[in-house]
Amino acid sequence: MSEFSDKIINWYHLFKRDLPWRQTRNPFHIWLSEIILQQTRVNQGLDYFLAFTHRFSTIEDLALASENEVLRLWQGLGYYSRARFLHEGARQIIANYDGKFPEEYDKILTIKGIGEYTAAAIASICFDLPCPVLDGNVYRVMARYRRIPDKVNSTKGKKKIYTCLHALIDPRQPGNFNQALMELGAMVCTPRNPQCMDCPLHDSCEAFLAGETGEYPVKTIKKVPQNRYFQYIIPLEYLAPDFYTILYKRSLGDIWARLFEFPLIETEKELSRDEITQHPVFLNWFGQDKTRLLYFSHRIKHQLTHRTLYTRFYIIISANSLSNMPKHGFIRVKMNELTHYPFPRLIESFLSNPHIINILSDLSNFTGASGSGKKQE
DNA sequence: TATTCGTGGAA
DNA sequence: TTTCCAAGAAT
Repeated sequence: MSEFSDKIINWYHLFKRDLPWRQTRNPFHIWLSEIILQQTRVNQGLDYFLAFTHRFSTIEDLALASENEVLRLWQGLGYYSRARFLHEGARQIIANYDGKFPEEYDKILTIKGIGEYTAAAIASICFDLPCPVLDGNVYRVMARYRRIPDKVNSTKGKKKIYTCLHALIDPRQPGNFNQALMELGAMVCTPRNPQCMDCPLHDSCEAFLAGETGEYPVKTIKKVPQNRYFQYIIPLEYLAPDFYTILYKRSLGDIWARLFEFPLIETEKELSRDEITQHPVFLNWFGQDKTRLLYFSHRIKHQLTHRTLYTRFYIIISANSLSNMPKHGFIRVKMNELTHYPFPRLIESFLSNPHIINILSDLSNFTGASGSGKKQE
C-alpha cells in the first residue's frame, strides 16, 4: 500500500524477534500475550506466557480455574488486576459468546481487561481487521516521525496519531503493520539512544532530520512515590503434626488486591521492635504472654510505581494464634501449603531467603513443650 | 482527565 | 543508589 507500510513491514520480516505468540493466530494465545505484555517487557513475560499456555489449553480451561490458581501463576509479574480480568474475561466469553472468542472489534472491546489497544491488536492480528494499535511504542515512533508536541496519552495527540495510522495502515496485512510498528519502537526507536541509522524511516522522520529525537515524545511530569510502612507478623503455631500460620487476602482498592499476605500492621511511620510487640493491634491479636519473638528482619525497601514500602517481618511463636484474630478475612493454613497461595514479590522473596528457609525448617524446638528460641537482627 | 495498579532490567 | 520505564485499563 503506502511506502511507509512497505518500509516497516519489510524491516519487520527481516529483523523481528522469533516469539512464541508470533507462531499462531489463536485468539486465546494472542489475547493472553497482549495482556501479559501490557507495561511489561518481553523477557519478563515470556515464561508466564509459556506457563499459562501449558496449564490452560483453551479459554474454557482458564474459565474453570480458581482465581487463586490464576493469580498464583501470575505471581511475580505485577499489575495483578490483569490476571483477575483475564480470568473474568474467560468466564465472560464462556457465558456470552459460547466459549468462542468474538471476531468483531466492538465485541472484543466488551471483554474485561481489554481496552482500545488490546482490542485493536487482537482484531488485526487474529481477524485481519484494519484497526490501528496505539501503544507506547507506536506513540513514540509516530510522535518522532511527525514531531507531535502533545503529551503521551493526551486526547489531542492520540487523535492526531490515529488519523495518521488510518491513512497508513495496510488493509491487506493490518496485523503485520501493527506489529511492525511496535517492534520498531521496541527495538530501534527506543526511548533512550534510538538507533536511527538502523531505522527504515530515518529519511522521512521529522525528529531525526531535525536532530530532535530526544525531544519526543513529550512526557508528563510524574509524582514522587509516597512512603508506606508495613510490619508483617508471621505467627507460627504447632497443631500436631503440622505448623500453621495465618494469612489474609488483600481486598480491592489497594495494592496487591486479592493476593495473600501475613497479618499486617501498617503505621504512619517506622516503628521499632518494641513498639510493634507492644502495639495495641499486636497485643489484641496475639496477647502478651503466649508469644515468643523468633526473628525480626531488617528494614526492607520495596519500590512500587507510586509507593515506596518500608517493611519489617516478625516471626513469632504463638499458641492459639487464630483464636484472638478477627473472624473475618484471616485464615489458618499449613506452613507447607503456602505454595497454594499467590503472594506479592515482597513476601515471596522473604520466604525464599535461605536464612528464613533455615529458620522455618528448624522448628522442632517449638512443638508444644517449652523450648529455647533465638532471635536476631 | 488524573490517578492507580508491580516488577526488574538498564543507564 | 536512584531514576526511568515496558505491547494499558479501570476507575
